[in-house]
Amino acid sequence: MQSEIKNQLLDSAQALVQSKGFNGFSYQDLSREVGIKTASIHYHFPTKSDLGVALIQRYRTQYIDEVNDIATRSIPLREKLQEMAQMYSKSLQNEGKTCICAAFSGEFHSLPNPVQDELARLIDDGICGVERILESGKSSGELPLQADTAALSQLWYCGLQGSLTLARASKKSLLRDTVEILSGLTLEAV
Amino acid sequence: MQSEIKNQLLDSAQALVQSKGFNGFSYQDLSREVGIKTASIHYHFPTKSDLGVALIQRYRTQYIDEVNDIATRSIPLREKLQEMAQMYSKSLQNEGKTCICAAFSGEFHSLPNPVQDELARLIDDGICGVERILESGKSSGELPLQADTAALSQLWYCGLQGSLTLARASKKSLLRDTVEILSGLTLEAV
DNA sequence: GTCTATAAGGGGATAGAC
DNA sequence: GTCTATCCCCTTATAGAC
Repeated sequence: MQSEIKNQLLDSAQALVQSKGFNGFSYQDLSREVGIKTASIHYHFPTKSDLGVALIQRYRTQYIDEVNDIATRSIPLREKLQEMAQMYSKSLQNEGKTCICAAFSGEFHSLPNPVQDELARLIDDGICGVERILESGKSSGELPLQADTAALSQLWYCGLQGSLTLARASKKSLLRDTVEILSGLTLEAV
Repeated sequence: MQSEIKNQLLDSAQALVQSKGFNGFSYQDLSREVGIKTASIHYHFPTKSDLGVALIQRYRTQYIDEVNDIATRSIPLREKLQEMAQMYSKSLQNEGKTCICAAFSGEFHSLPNPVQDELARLIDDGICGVERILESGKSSGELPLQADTAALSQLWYCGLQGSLTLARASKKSLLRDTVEILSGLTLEAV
């Protein structure tokens, strides 16, 4: 377990990344939100790179848990996909936040190397998570055994990240529409 | 027409946004690349917001021209889609640059309002561009008339933006794989 | 663990000479 | 149009007291 302050700092930092990107906030913003001086933040996260790495690590383990939970539930595949999509639409509705994955990725070449490496793991696990859900549809007979779940999970993940991120600037329905057509393609036409 | 220096500044700024994001570069970076002092840059673009707006405007008109050119060419729909996809893979191969659309979108809530507004137009035109290509496939009989090109073009655009952006951190094949499965779904299963 | 104080540099932006 | 000089604030980060 981690200290309470450390979690509060990660909570604030995560919300700020989802809203403004990694280069779009400072230790001063965290200071205001958490109520602790910037110098004290450096005690918990010596550099901003350390903060970024910790942020992605925590996010990744939470994501894996949530998706595994969905994949093993006793509900139809269509509902599993809807639940996964809801993780994203909740984020969008919550002050137009995108996934930290897309936020970090857009600024990729400005990120410290350790953050870049951690981001790569997040994306890989993100795609694997979708694949696990799709594979559960094979076990249940809802998807044909020859369905290319590897390719489909990539399309799902990129489509979700893209539509969630672009929806903030464009029309909000972008995410919903994308989920709908992906569900149709996955469940009917494979 | 614009002055040569102004175009050079936009070229450099565009490359920097595609690589590091809008908050990931400064007038000092532009100064180094173009060989002109930062104070002189403010003559051409008084504020960074002005620069961002001009950047997106130029990018948008270029994109529209390119896509219209592809849509009206006398080649099969499959090849049109491949040409469009190549605009993105060229960018990825060129030092891992993403589309300015995804780069700006990831930092959305840190952007000046005029830039946010211009970004919305870029995304709308981006999706419309794909739709124009798909519609040309209806005219030629390569797509059934009842195909939902509105939904398909959204999926294409979000999938392209997402896979291009994530490919920089994850495996490079993400973009290629996404294009392949989208082409298959578009041309076979509709 | 948190604070004050401070360093050292970068950020966008402006005034005014040339 | 471009320059030098400068402003003022923000940024990450450290030293050392409490």
